[in-house]
Amino acid sequence: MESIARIGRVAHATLGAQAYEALRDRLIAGALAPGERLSLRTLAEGLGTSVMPAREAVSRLVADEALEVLPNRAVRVPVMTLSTFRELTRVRIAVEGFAATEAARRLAPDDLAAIRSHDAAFRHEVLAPEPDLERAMRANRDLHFAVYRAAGLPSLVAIIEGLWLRIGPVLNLDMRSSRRRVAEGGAQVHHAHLAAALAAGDGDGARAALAADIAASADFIETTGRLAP
Amino acid sequence: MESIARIGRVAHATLGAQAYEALRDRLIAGALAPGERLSLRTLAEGLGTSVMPAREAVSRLVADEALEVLPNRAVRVPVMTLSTFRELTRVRIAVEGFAATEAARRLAPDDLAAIRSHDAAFRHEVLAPEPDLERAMRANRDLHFAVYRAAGLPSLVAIIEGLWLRIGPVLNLDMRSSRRRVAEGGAQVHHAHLAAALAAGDGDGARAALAADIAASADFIETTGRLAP
DNA sequence: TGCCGTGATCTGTGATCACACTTAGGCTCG
DNA sequence: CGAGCCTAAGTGTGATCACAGATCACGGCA
Repeated sequence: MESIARIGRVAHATLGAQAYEALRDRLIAGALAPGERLSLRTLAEGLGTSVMPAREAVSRLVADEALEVLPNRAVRVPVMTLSTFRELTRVRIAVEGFAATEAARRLAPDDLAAIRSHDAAFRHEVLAPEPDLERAMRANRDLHFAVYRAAGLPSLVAIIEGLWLRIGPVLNLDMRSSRRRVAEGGAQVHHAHLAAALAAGDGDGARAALAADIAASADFIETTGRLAP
Repeated sequence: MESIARIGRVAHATLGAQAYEALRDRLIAGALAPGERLSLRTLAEGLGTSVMPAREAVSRLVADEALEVLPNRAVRVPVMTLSTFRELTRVRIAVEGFAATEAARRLAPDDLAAIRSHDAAFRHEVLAPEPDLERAMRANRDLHFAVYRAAGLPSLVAIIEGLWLRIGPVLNLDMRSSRRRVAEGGAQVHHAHLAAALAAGDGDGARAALAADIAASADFIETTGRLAP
């Protein structure tokens, strides 16, 4: 939620914030499977602190709906239902599509350069004989958020980060299981269309390309993924 | 963030959750002025608990950007800058506008009845010789969220609640200071257009009416409000 | 009279302890 | 040999204590 301006991070944020970032990254990276249960004390032990920072981190993630607390008061990674996945996808297309439109209007040269760089990195990784999935996913994420940041609306970026936090587990988990189909997904094509539309200042084109990209990856997840009914 | 299904609230949520709800309501209602500082211990004393629940509530509100923690580690209600206010307004028009479009597609008879009921309540309150501002604002909020809920996208409603949480303080604070201009704002007209478009299934019309409503109230705040430069 | 230093107090943060509750395992009894 | 109870370990939640840092006001010195 607060990854903006992470540059100047001098050193000591509060332990709770560090725990939040750590858990958040593991969640987005798909290191925690949906349905997996978490324990405050185990978590704290892993962080080398008391339960307090872990408690705060979990609280915030629960507020973001990136974790859920069962009636038993047990904490776990939410299991994504097919219907809520589709709902999230529709919201993503709307919100991220708007961001793409705005980005096309405001795009600065630096933004375009960054976007093209991430695009190249993703294409290179995905077309390699031995694709590094993790690096590809990171390049994909960097590309998307470079676009969103270019819209110049920080609160919109925060909203989108919240959405990615929720789909992160299921998305990255499934990507990991299927190595080769990443290249067949055709994400490179959508990315190319997106970059071209942005460079041309074509807001509708950018939105369409991004929507197609999101829809394609959602389809991919729906077919290979094990989403709860 | 979790005001949906508040009906079944049997009794005992955790103290932290209760504290969060309480603080959140005070924030949305404008009971806390922007820039006002908060103290965990004072807050806890007001709640009749220890600092722990207050701490959790504040943590979550900070995560929602409804509160902010200064470099001094002091906690206060954020002072809204004019530029961030305009940014939030643009995001609101995009996100809430999308919700209105969806609502026009999916609208159920019950939804329309609820919307018309809140619309009538707002118009009645605002055209009265002695308008009750608080009741008018509540009717306005109920009307808006009845529309958003009709879109059938709970995660979108949660996002919008986060946005309202941030503009709540400045919005309700300014409304309180200017009693009579509420009627002149013409919100009733926008609401009427909105309800008509929704009833006709006109998505674009609903979006336009809602955008006009948001823009008008934003203009009102900008002129009478004391937003930081 | 004006200004600076200094101590008391209040801030959030983290650790530790206490408690109600759930859950899983082992033991006893049929 | 199997099933049921019952204890013990583990859960999140809340309270209390400890601590570093910031704030502010009062008092002494120039």
